[in-house]
Amino acid sequence: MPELPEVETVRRGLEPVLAGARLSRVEARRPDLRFPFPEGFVQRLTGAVIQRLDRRAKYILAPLSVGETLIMHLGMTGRFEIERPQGAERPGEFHYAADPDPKHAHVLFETEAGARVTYYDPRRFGYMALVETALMDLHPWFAGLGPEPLSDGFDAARLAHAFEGRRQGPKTLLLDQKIVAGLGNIYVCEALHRARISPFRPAGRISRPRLERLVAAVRQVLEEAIAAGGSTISDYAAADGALGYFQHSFRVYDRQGRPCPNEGCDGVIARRVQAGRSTFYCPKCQR
DNA sequence: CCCACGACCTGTGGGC
DNA sequence: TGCCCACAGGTCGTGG
Repeated sequence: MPELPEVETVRRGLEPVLAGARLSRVEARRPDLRFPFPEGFVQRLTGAVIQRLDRRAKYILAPLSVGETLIMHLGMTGRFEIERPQGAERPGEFHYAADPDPKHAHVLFETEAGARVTYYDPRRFGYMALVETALMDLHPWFAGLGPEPLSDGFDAARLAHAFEGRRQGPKTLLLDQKIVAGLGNIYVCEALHRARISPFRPAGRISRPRLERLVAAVRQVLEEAIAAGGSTISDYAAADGALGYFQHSFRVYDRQGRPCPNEGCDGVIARRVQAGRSTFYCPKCQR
């Protein structure tokens, strides 16, 4: 589900509930997600105050008052849900609705203010970790991560350098988080189509003006998607339950057999497996 | 170093 | 209705 726009939407949804909140109770209902939870995960979180919520690439980061940062990755199917307690309570005693999906509710965070945030993840490709905040940049998940595509650090010069001499297509390389951080299958397909660049052209042989176009297209599609609250395919939703609607603006993703929407193009969208993943593109106008 | 591919895990949708 | 296969938003490790 989640690429940069979805993760950013989730972050924004969680922010009002978690930023500045003290965790009064934490529950991990199984020993692992994709990886085992760190040693003492629940104890280390309980009582800590989340200072802010940040995002880097597809990670949501919660720096804590205790000098550690809670790192969360949603994998393919990770999702957060926020609940407010129901009915009247006595101080310190909250009642919530029953889990809508007990089978996949893996982690629960309760705040002192009485909100409950539940992490769901049917496929368990997501993961969480606690890392010393001062050492975050050295952590293998973050060291070597490419620039944020919406930052100034992402530009044609940088892309040209990363693409230099590479025979793989830009499709594959843009999915590499070391080259640019936060793109996934959907937005790479969409950006290449907007830039009218073939996903298969050897990346090292893409001209500089085309790379400029590509950078602009990546920024544009991500900004539009964030503004739309991300894309909802099957079950993605923001933490407040809102559905994204960028999927209605897809020009190529999951649209094989439909006409190319590019101005003046009468091509038909195709699907081809590239490096094990579906690539959607217009064979006519993407060169 | 570069690249392709399978693995991880569960659910869903389409075809028959 | 039911079964089986293909495929799914992401990484990571292996092997050529």
